[in-house]
Amino acid sequence: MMPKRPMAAQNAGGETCSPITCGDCGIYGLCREVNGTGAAADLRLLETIVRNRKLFKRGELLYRVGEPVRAIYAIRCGSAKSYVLTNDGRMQVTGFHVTGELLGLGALATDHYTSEARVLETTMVCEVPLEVLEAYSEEMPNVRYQMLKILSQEIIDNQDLMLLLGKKNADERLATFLLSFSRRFQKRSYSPTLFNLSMSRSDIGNYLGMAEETVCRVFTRFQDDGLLITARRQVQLLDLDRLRLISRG
Amino acid sequence: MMPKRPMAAQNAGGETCSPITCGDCGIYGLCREVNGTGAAADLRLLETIVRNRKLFKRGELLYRVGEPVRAIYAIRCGSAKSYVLTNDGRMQVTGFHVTGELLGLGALATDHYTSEARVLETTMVCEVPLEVLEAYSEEMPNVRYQMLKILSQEIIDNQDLMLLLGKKNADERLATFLLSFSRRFQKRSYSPTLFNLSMSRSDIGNYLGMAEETVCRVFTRFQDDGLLITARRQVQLLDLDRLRLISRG
DNA sequence: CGTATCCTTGATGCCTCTCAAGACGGGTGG
DNA sequence: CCACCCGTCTTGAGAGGCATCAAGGATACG
Repeated sequence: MMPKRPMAAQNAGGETCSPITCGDCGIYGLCREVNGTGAAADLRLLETIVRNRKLFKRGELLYRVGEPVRAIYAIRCGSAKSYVLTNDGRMQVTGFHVTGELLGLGALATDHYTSEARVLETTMVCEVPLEVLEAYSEEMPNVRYQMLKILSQEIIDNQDLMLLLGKKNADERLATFLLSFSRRFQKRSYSPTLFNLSMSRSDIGNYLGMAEETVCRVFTRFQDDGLLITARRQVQLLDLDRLRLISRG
Repeated sequence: MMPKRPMAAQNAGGETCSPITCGDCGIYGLCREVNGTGAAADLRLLETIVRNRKLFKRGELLYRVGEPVRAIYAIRCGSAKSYVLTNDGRMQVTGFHVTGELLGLGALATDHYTSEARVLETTMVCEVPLEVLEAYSEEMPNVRYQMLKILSQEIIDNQDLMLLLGKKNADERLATFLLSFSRRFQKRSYSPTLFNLSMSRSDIGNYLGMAEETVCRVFTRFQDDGLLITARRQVQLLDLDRLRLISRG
């Protein structure tokens, strides 16, 4: 039915996860802002980060609902999903996180986690204990400001998702989803048009508030319309402009 | 068709808005936490708040998208809705705010507002300029902590709404909505079972991701099932347990 | 007392979910 | 190296929940 040429796996996705080849992570971004304020403290923070590297295998939990909040996490390499649950066990994926992004900050000022995070593939994370973060934010106003900034960004991202869930149809949802990843990969100097997604169709559907099957159908239709080429989790975007038009901001 | 007995308007809603009878507001809560740390500074903050009281008439904007962030707002009396917009003008209501609640904190660390807020009725707000807030948070660690706490709470609330929008059906949505207001009114020492809603069916539908007509139909069905009595914006909840069962957390 | 706004109800259609079955691919063990 | 198996992806058929369109009724406000 559809031409299935093998595509060269260029970038992203984290199929190979080497601590050496890994890009920079969010915490470093957080530190960089601080440079010039207190270089010594800065170095100590970096040291802590490096010491707290941990490797997670596909499907393992970073944290779960009800657990006391101990740390925030920076993904050095790999990816994760975070989600919330209903009483009767239904799940809503609230976000995907790729190399270089932070998670776990939303629960910063709560006693216990209200959401869970699970890695989607073999993933290397920096675990920054809350005490460490608090100590540094005490000393350095810029770290405080950066933390507020990150929280604000999370709220803005959530607002976008609410808009999507409440007001967009299936086509708009998937287009929005793909463009979001395109943007994020570009930001990390990966290709914005050729990447592979580390999550299943089921996870995508859950995140976008639609059935797994509907996700497949829209993917197929987008491909028939020449918007993209897809083979399993590999995606090549062919017409960003038209996707933007479809996504409707 | 349905019995329309007039109900006594007991509480909430803010039909009457007198600065004297108004309950306490979120900022005071924020200050109270600080007592013992710096009573002098605390008083100055209160003074600022009182000086910055403002009255808004139904439909007026507290802030709009793209506007520079200048202040956060505490509702002393009345109510407001906040919402985000798509490129093509579609709106998603992201929250309702009643007497004693804060808004505008989500955009704290952004340059410009990404959402808008509009009052639903004649509403008295305390406008706290960002400089003031920053100055105090600089001096007082507890204020900083309270601000983080409030941001975290906003993220948690948003997660709940995402769960609702992504995974719940019409009945579950309305039940969840009503219980949320019940809880919030109770927290402010108003009746948790008899209150009036200050927003239109259209706003409720927008917030819950369903059509205005569907909201009406579910209200009617809930009334037929003996779950509540409703006449326009006046609501009396008759069976909280069953509503909780329907809402499914 | 007229008009605008909001609320309510009915009829109809469609978008998406659900159920079902088959295809594909990666991994494992013989 | 091949066969097998299981999870994931894909496609089809059918049903249903909710949106949309339409119109009448109630209420608030000037």
